[in-house]
Amino acid sequence: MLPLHAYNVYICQMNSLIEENYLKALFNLSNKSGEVNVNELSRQLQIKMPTVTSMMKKLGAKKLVHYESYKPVRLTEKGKKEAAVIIRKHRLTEMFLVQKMGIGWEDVHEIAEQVEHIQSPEFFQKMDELLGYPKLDPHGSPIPDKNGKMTWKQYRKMSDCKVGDTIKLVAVINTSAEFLKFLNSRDLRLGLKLKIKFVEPFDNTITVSYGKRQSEMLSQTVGERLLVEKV
Amino acid sequence: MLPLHAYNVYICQMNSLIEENYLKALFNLSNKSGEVNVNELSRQLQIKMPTVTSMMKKLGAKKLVHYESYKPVRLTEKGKKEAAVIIRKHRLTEMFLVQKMGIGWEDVHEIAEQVEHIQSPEFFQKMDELLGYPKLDPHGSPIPDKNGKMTWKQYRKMSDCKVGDTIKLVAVINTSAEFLKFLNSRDLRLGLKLKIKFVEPFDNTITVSYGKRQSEMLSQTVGERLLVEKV
DNA sequence: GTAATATGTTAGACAAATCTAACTTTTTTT
DNA sequence: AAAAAAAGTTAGATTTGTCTAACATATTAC
Repeated sequence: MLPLHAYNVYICQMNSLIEENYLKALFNLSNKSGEVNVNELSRQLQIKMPTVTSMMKKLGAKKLVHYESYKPVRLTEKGKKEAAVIIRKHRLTEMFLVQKMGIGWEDVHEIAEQVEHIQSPEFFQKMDELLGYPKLDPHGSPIPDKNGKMTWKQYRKMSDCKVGDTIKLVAVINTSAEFLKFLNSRDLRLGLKLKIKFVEPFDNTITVSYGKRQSEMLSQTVGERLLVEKV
Repeated sequence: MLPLHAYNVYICQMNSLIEENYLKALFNLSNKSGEVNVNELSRQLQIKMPTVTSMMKKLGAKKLVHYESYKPVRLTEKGKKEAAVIIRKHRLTEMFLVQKMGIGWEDVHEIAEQVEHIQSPEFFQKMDELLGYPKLDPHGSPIPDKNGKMTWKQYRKMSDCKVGDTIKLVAVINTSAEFLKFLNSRDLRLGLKLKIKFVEPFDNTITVSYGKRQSEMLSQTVGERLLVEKV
């Protein structure tokens, strides 16, 4: 067998891979003031706290986070930018997988989780082009621009709506395959218009109507994970 | 900022990543009898020999290679299959990048080198489907099927052709960006028909005609990297 | 057939990312 | 305000993949 492709330099981007996962988690966990507790981060990444502490020191030394003992961590501007680039790659990928490859929105997260670490500006540039420069990913989350800027509409949770409201489904919180499959099973997708028919006072179960479904019941758990805007 | 995508399990396929690079290199370097020297492997991967030796022991323990001290290494059937799957993913990706994303054949190798490690049968299944189950990658190398089987035509090097031969360019050996850019600059692409006009006996420079070019000179180095079939 | 060279292995060190156990600081409860 | 709980850190061990230096075996050259 001829050794085609003998020119095969081994590129290892493992340094980034791990660092990138920390940065992304920090970005996603940041509250309004940008703070993240080591404990939360540890839970999110499923990495024990001492390991996280030591990594925070390392990221601190690289000026990617502000770190002081016993205080919550904050991404620096540099760190925020790097994190946003990764999230941009993740969300562009999700959009590409759904729109251009026909993969279901319940399956794209896991794939994007891997693709987001690919180092190739050209690759993501092409995705962006082919998609027509989308602003939102398939779950309604905003795609940061190349500088890491991201405009965020403050949507309302369906569980905060009142009887009689007519609303449009614009985003989902929690992109677990199970939850998205549940939404599929009820024909619930982004852009759908619904009307709140009834809210059970006891457990906040919401009864809604939409499309051909005149009376569908959604638990509070579901209602809290659906973001909507008034029509 | 709302923590959308809070469900974000960190998947680390680093074990595979490194192992996969060894397997791929072993596959690509295998000669007719399937043997690879530790030294070659070391050169290919740019990893020092002792490291390679110890990895061969590890792969041996996992029944991915046959390893005996001071002897060349051979992939086991299991190892060959795993390697072929990675090469399949690599080549499918290259084809996808060229055909569906409009990326130049000189740029796809580096991206595919990263994408090939993605763990998602669905992702590669979709690529295959969208491409119409291609048998060859953009450089003319065969894409192994899902079981790792790969049919290989034994092509001839352009440098072995004689004056008067009419040939078709079917594959390139060496997929370095520099070489492919050189081919681009001469309008040399797969499928192109050429005629051998003259071979300089002194240095084996080949003069060919094709398309609008009546007399293009190609060095032996180039001729050895172009695989052709007689028309 | 021995010497020289190339190839391959062993031993031991090192860096990175992880862990557990023990300790410290901060926050919450009462 | 003291005790209890939660959060965070330190110290030290472990694993993995890498390295260098030194040694062993094969191959090639003469």
